[in-house]
Amino acid sequence: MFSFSDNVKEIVKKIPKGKTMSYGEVARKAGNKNGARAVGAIMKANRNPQIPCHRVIRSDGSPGGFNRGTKKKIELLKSEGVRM
DNA sequence: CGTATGACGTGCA
DNA sequence: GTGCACGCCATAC
Repeated sequence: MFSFSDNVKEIVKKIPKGKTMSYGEVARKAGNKNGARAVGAIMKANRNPQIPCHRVIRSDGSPGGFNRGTKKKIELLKSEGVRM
């Protein structure tokens, strides 16, 4: 029995390196296509280093937010080859 | 249990 | 292209 939050965590953990997923995409795969906000809420509530939440960005390509600093998130993505 | 808030998404001006 | 407003879901108080 996987809750939406657990599902989202699994999805984000499955994101390959050098790739990014929008909150809406993750929410849709988790079961709630309209749960983009919920995904963000779960991410900030869940501080798991196993979860590359920095690979999750907004659908517009904006970085969104990050517990360690949004700027750091951009740096990580750029370091992985994810640029816009 | 009900209200308020937030790491979103889409639409319109 | 930028900015504002409305709607959705989950969590916190």
